[in-house]
Amino acid sequence: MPETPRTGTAQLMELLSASLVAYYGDFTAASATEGLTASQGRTLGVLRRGPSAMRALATTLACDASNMTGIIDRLEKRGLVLREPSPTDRRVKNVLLTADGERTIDAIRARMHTTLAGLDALGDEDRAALAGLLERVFVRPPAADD
Amino acid sequence: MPETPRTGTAQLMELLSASLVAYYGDFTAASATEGLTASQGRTLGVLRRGPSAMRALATTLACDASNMTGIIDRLEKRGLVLREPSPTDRRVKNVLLTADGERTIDAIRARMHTTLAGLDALGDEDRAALAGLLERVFVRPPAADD
DNA sequence: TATTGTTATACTCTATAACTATA
DNA sequence: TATAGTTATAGAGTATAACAATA
Repeated sequence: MPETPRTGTAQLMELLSASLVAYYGDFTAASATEGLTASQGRTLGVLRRGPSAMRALATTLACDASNMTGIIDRLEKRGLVLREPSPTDRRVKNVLLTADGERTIDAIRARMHTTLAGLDALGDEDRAALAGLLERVFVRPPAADD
Repeated sequence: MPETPRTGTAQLMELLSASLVAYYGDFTAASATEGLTASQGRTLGVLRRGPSAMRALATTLACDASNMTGIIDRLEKRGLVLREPSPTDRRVKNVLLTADGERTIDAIRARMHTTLAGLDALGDEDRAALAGLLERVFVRPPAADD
């Protein structure tokens, strides 16, 4: 066994895969009860943290910018989001949640019964540990230069 | 503040949402390098754990059974999966990964650089802790009766 | 009767390429 | 010249409804 064997990475990736499938399925079903697709629900989830330009939204969701036009069109038609021109760059449009959009994404999360039951099984200490680990693995700031 | 305030659930759901977006984006990009869509990649990921009937596959992926026909059709046409008749129930078809399909899903996971870098930042103890927590939250056996 | 897998249909998602307006 | 957002297009994903074969 030379150097660091990196033991457990394959198992961890397998576990993350299973976790994603479980979470994503729960999320998709919860979004459907609000009449939304999973992509529309994910978009609301990103916007829950604050307004975002169309381009930044596409980057965050890892999809092409041209997709966002249609997704935001449908969400806007239902009154869940708004497009506002940027005050500093006339090319840019900022997207933000309406009060109804905020209510909707909160309702979706409240209906994720499988995930909520899983979290329920954790004590306060384990919940804090999970939060810390997720933050370190997935929410790290983007590398300064790469 | 009556009873258990359930403090932190909203924050945990927010963190899980951000983690899903990060993981799913990484997974989608890695699948694309193999010429596969995210849904095709997820299907391979589920089958990595073992063969599955069409119906069970749809249930696991939380999509309608009619979707699986098209997804498996395309994966089969590329030689990544196989359909086999069940020996015990002539209505059922079991889907399994070919050697090429197994190689492909492993290659996709090996190309998830953002996620792998995040896991890399964890020590052995933290990796074990994360694995345990994910298992408790997402991989619990389905409730016996609900 | 109920269940498995499939087909037909309509809508949504998705990437590619080309375009307009602005920087 | 480069970037933000949109449009057009074609292929893939998605749920609904209906169907044949089997249990």
